[in-house]
Amino acid sequence: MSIYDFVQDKLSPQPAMSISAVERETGLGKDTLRVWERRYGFPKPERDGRGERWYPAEQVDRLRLLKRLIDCGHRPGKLLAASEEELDRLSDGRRPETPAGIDEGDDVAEQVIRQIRNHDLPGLRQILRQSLMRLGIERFVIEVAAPLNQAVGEAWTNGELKVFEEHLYTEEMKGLLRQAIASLPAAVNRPRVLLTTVPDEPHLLGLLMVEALLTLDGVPCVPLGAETPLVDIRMAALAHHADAVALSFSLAFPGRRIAALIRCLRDLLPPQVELWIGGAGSRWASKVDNVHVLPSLPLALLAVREWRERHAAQD
Amino acid sequence: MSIYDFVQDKLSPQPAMSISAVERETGLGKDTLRVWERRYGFPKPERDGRGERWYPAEQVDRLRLLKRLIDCGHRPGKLLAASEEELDRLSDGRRPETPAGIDEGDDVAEQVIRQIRNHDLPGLRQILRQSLMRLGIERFVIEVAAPLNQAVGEAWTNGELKVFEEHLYTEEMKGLLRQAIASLPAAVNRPRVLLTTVPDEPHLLGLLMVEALLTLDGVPCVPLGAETPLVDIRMAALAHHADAVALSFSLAFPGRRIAALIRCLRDLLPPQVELWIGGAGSRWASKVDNVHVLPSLPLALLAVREWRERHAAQD
DNA sequence: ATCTGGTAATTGTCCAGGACAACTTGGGGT
DNA sequence: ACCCCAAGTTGTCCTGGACAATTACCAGAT
Repeated sequence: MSIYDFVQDKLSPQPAMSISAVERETGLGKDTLRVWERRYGFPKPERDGRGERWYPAEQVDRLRLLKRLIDCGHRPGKLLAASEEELDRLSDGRRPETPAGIDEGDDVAEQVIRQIRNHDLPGLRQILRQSLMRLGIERFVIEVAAPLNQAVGEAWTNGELKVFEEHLYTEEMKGLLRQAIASLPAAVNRPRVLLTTVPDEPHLLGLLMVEALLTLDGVPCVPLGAETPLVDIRMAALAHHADAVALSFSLAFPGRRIAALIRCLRDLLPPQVELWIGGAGSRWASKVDNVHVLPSLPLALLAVREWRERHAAQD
Repeated sequence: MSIYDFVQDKLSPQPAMSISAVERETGLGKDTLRVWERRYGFPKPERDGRGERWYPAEQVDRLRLLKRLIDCGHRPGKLLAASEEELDRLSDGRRPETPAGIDEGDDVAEQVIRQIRNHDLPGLRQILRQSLMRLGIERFVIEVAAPLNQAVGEAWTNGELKVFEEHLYTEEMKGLLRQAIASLPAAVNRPRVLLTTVPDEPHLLGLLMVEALLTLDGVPCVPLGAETPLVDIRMAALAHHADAVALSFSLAFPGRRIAALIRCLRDLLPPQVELWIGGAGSRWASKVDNVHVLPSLPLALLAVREWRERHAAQD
């Protein structure tokens, strides 16, 4: 790895990155990058004196786009053939373009995105806090946080928000949700729910929203943070006598892996421990048996209610 | 990747992992694992029917240990020869061994680790909260959180704590610190400090501790969360008119990369923006010019004071 | 003794190109 | 409609060679 691996090579007119940097930047493995080059002729990086690949920034941008489309379900073979049609498919959900005057924004999401763009952290903080106070936790989570999340995610993939802007929003929202959760009384009624994500899934926001709703409903939550190895999820569920394990999959998580992962975890957990899957990636989970798929937040509350009815009847 | 990649092979008596899993688990790259096998004869994984490597759990444990020692400055070539002397070197900072009766534990750290081991989340929560209330934020962060962090980290690398137990602690401490930060009034006096970590460094706890101390000192903080790309750190620093950028490196981050990364970021940032480096990995940063290395938490406060004196004199 | 410069060993990452299992697609046949 | 099998796709693994960057070592000069 060169000293300047993390940044564009300043001497060449076009910025370029090493294969490691591209892997980190796009999430595509080194092997995948090489095999794409061999098979499809793209990407076609420059080579330096010793034959090592240097990817121009424009190819890296395209790789990022391809990765996103693949994560959305498109096949690599198709995507790596076309050139301009891709931009078409991309632009599907994208072109609203906020035509100059965005001042009808009584919508909180719109206000928030404007504050993010203005880099006004105190303003952002104030709007979110106000909204939380006015609506209460449940309505805030369902009516504001969830759609806002989606809007920010879309704006990010469309390039309308920079990475650091998205980071700032995420951090702020996480803080706010944690604060809201901490303000609630300790819950004691079953079911006891363990919340986490699988390895390679660092996105925690969705899980925090669920935790807020569950805690509000008197459900004791055991938050394990992100990226817990499956065997540890099993051990944690046993150690904490969990009645259910809730996982969240973001849109960015490679959909193809989800079903296998869940099946695997389902086998690891005792049968009486339920498995709840939420988040944008949950649609890939519907093929698995004995798993509760909860694509939207209110369904988590429903799952709790069902569990309680079932177990009230039994005892 | 096999379906059961994420979990031990249930048929073999000893649990085992694929090379991807070992990479994720130990932080050693696939190439490194293969070249060690070729050169030093360790690790020596089993092979399945199609010649793919399956690493027994004990070898993975040893790899984890080796990784930690290498990160501490030992050379791979030496480590991969000895067998029992390693345990000696390891045991240096380890052997207290809590001899059966641990009931003198008026030390919070000891109590906390006991609660983690007992999987008593309410108890853990209560102890931490009580301690925070009694000591106040500043003393809590410096006298409890920091040493506790180190103790938990060591217990984890020594195998005394499971991954999920460490996750639970980390999550709880993050929540508590965020709550403490949120309880403080909004700060407005410069310097304005931007806090984040570089890509591949997901550990946020140290940064949260700094944020708590800084906010307490009236420093407005811009928390970007973890793993912000270097170019985005630059953009964020410009957009938010930051006076300093604070980075944190955990012990787990590959030390060799640190100096190059920091030099690179130093070049990207405007000269008047200071660069503060903290955390266990900060000792690798001391070679770089124009960078403030802050190996312990109180030094962050000192850096603020110095900045203010310098700029009070100027204006 | 301490510094200095240059040679030698160490070490992580890269490359090529072959192989293959898991998955998807796309027809027939019932 | 449904199911099932063949053909195509696709990511990941393998081997073994190469090399630049870093570190250790040692002799000679100060």
